[in-house]
Amino acid sequence: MDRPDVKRLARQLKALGHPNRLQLFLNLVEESQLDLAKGRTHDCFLAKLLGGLDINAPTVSHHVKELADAGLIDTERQGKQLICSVRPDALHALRALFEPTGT
Amino acid sequence: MDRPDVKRLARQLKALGHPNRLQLFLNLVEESQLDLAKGRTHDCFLAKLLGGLDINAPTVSHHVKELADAGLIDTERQGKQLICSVRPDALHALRALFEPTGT
DNA sequence: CTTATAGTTCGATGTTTCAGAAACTTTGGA
DNA sequence: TCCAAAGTTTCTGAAACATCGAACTATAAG
Repeated sequence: MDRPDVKRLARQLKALGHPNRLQLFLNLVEESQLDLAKGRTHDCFLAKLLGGLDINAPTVSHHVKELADAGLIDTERQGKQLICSVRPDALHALRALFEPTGT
Repeated sequence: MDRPDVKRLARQLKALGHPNRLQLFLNLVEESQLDLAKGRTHDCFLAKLLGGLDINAPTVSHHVKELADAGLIDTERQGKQLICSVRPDALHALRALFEPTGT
């Protein structure tokens, strides 16, 4: 039943399967929720997401691209900054994967 | 807020971040649910889990150990066979991770 | 005791990934 | 025009992975 998406899902899980990327993603999710709660759009530029992560620019850039390529986040350039946002569909897919009603 | 578990969770996500392992795990989850629905205990020996996966013994063995090391499944030898079962706590943790109430 | 089954362990090999240094690209001012 | 800010690209080396063949272990059945 799952056959076709397994590859896509595995890709997304792999993207999250690295401490720094997972933290980056969780920071973003949290920001999104804060902003959604306030009724604003949920965007966030890179530097804000680092939250204590001890990695430097090139590595961050690499990780962000990884998340984007896996379809977990969207990015959009705005002036000098890169604005990131979580893809709701990806979040849904991940939730569904672990739900009891998974199949 | 998530700091401490991030590493453990990343490890689990990484373990699932490989198509074959993910499929293996999903097969197991499915079996578990079938068995739970029938009110029986949910165990399953390896060969039954392969379901179309085209990998041979040593690789399977490796993947299973990976899942076990990540704390996603339990294994137990029963005669000639290796019995696998999903760890409910791991499943919960993964669900919680993607829930809106994640933090 | 012999054989078959079900996995495991041990290399070997090729691939992928992570991280940082250095140099580059945009963009927004001074 | 010149500079700083925020990322990006390219390269490189170390570490981690995935897969397989061959040899091994343990158990069950004859």
